[in-house]
Amino acid sequence: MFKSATARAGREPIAKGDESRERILDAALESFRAEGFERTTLRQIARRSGLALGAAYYYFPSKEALVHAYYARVQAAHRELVASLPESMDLRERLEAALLAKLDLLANDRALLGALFKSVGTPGDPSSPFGRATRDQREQAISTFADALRGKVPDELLPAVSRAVWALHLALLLYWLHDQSRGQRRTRRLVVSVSSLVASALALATTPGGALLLVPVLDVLHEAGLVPPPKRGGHG
Amino acid sequence: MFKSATARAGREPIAKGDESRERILDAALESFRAEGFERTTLRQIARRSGLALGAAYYYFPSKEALVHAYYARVQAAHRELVASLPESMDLRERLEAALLAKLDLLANDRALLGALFKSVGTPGDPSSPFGRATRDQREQAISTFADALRGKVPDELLPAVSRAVWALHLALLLYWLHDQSRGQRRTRRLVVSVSSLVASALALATTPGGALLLVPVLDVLHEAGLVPPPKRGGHG
DNA sequence: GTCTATACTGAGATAGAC
DNA sequence: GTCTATCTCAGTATAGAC
Repeated sequence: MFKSATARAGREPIAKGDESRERILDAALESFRAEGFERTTLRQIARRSGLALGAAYYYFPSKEALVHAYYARVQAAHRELVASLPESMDLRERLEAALLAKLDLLANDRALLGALFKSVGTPGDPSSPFGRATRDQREQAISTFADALRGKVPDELLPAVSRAVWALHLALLLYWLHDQSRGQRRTRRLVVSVSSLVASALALATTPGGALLLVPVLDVLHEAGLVPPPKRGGHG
Repeated sequence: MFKSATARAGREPIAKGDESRERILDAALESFRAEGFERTTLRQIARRSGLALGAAYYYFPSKEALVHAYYARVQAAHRELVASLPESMDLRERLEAALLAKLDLLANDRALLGALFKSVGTPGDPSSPFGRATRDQREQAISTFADALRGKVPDELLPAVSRAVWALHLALLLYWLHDQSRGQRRTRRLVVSVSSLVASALALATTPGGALLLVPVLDVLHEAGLVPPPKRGGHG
């Protein structure tokens, strides 16, 4: 689904087509930041990039696709940031750092992120964050959180937990989008307390008695399709 | 923000303007159901309603506004359904019934609901579900859940819990939108298990020892602004 | 205040020439 | 791969009837 340029995000373009693609994307981001997503027209973007309107559509099937290409860059950067988190941090610290890193990466493009959510309710749309077409991107994002939590959470819980954390992170992004506080401090504090809550809950759940508390939760996660059917009483 | 017709949702129109408003809204819903939201044009709607384009814009500032008017109807119906739930049901049953009722009301308009989420990420947009302009609607929806839970949850927790349940219900609607299973059975099962989980958690939390478990959760809800600062050690 | 009729602008998206 | 021309449609006048 993504052109090769996406995979090499941040690297120098090689082929001619890739260079045009980068030029268009960069021009788009400049315009989006200067005037907002809605008020930016593809004609402006084309003019700014020195290409024609049709060229922009050749590389990006829609205006939303430009935001998605941007988000792919952010995701790649997030992956690297998470990979560089010191192993000495505990679960709470790593979770908090991973979530805050995402906010930091997006800090200057809050309004732009809103455009990503436009197709959230239309499953058929190729740019829907939950749709078929974005599956690879989604799995990458989930595996980034798995990287953040690996070793700090029981292995058998890791897939479920990282999927749940990914969903949580989407909710936090939505909260952050609407956060009017200075520098979105409110969301940052929320991230801190949520990370602490998740870490405590997981610590409790991995206690002998706590496993019992976990059963109904896993039940919900199973119904939601986040996790295979729970094993009960050793009968598989 | 809403014309008087909305308040009397479902009742017969009285003034002439109200009748036109209803005609346009009904025509819009027919078109949306027949051809989908995106493919329906305001010119079609106007033609179908027997009125001119200008008339449609006179009552509804945008295509999205038509979906919002529809959702206001749904909300009013949901309110009445919840009001008619028998008092004999326990917390779990009432919560489950309230959530399932919402799904039932929307069952034939799944695709239409997607249009409501289009502005979820743009705070300024008058039709954003989290924005300023929809505050009254949002508070109504929350108070509907408060009605469903009143008396089954400690009074001091009711505001926080009904807000949290409202947020949960939004997430479930999103899940439901993407649910490809026959009749969205998967979401319905999820509602059942989630209701059970919430009821268990609340039962546990209102136990003497359980109140301690509740503290970090209330902390998060406080940071999220869903709830006033928690009182601690009687110094509150 | 409630419309009709008509025309116009701007922008997303597409077709087809080169 | 890239451009030009064109299409469609949301949305905005505008001018007037009742």
